[in-house]
Amino acid sequence: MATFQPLPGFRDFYPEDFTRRRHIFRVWRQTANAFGFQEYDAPVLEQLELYTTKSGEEIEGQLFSFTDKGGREVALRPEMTPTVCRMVGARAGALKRPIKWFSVAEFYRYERAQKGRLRAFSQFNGDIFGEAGPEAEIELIALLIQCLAGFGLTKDDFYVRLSDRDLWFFYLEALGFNDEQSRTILSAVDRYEKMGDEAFKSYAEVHGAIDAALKERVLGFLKIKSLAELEAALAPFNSGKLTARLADWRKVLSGVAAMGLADFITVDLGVVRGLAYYTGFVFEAFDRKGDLRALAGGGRYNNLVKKLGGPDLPAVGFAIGDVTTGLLLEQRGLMPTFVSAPDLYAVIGGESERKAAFADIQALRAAGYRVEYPFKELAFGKQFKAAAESGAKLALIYGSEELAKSIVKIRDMSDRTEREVPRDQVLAAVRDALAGG
RNA sequence: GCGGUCAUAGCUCAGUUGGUUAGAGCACAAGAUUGUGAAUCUUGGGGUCGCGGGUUCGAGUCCCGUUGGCCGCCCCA
Repeated sequence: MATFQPLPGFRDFYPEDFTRRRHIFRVWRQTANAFGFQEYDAPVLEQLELYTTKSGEEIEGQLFSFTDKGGREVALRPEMTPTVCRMVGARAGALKRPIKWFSVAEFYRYERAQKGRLRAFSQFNGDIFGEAGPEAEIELIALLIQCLAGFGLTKDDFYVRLSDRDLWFFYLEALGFNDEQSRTILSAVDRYEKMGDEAFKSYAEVHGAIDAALKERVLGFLKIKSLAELEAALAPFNSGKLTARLADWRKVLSGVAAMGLADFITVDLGVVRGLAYYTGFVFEAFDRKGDLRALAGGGRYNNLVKKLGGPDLPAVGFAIGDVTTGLLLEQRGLMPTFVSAPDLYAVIGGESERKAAFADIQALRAAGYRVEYPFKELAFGKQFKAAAESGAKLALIYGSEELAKSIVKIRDMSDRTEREVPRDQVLAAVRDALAGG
């Protein structure tokens, strides 16, 4: 029994695990590339203050943070948003707008692990900077959907819930709540799905019992599930802010619909997300069955770049996690089984034949072919068995009989046919044989 | 941070009311088989039964602690 294990919440990636992770990353990268996003990366370790500035001092309890040997307070990154804001902020003046960036990176959070949540996990992060209008949301929501649909997931497997923190604040303001009251109500809205009426308890404690009629209007609002309902709910108000937000909602929903993605998105004002820093649309992706944690989440954060020391730059972004995505793909049978097979397997007679084989093996590998051969001298029968098990398309036979004739025998492993080619034409013959198959 | 539950080979698991040297299948390796393939047979390596303590003549089995996994709560950037 091994004495040493990975730390809690951390994973080893044995080759078969690694191929699954690589598949996820590959789909994400291909999708982001198709959407015209540029990939970046950044240090795993950042100043602790980058995170406390964004999220408050309390966040430190959930970070892998420590003092380095130079006395700096540092933390392993728990998310990408502060980092990308720092990077974009530093060069905002020189970057062509809109700034469309993505990353695939590992993050670390000091939290108790549970289903779909580990202490080390990977995320796809996609962000758009420099676009204040809902065009950025359309682009990102489409990217999010395709980042999941790219695995073969359909509208029956997952969906995106769209909400809006600004709309909530404007609505609550129109109902007569002040800013502080609105914040308390929003945190209740955030929990309402889980807790029901209990969620409003803390509001009563701080601001006194909520007016029953107003509470009904809040509950009615959070249950809104369509644009039509939203329009109806806002009709009685004569507020320029609400009218403008409604126009943005129409733009986002019609844009997504025009891309043929309407079935993937639902209006759901019950989604607020805990974050104080979101400033407009927020969205989350969930599996339809609802037995997994959120697949992805994001929204608009127009104040953050400035808050972290950069220019005033509007921004929208989201992240997809690898853990929940992987669980969903396994659940739906969409995680392919990966076979890793060489192109060629060299069957080698003895030590003297090995020298000749090595020369060709190296030349073939330099040409890009994946070639394997047995390390130790083995009976031919064993070598053919090994060649078959490896999945190689061709076997190259370097026996004494072949080398005496200055030829190599090439055996097609699928139809068991063999042909002889002169030693100096092996590369061309291999190229020819593999091109056809 | 809190609660529940589990822990025997790389994997899936068996192991009787506590009883001698802890087993199987799969996987891995060798041989039967030194010029041609997924079969079969034989054999082998691999375990301080998560770790530590206690009870007992005797603990994989019972008790306590601890570490880790899983599930849930809090939180969820």
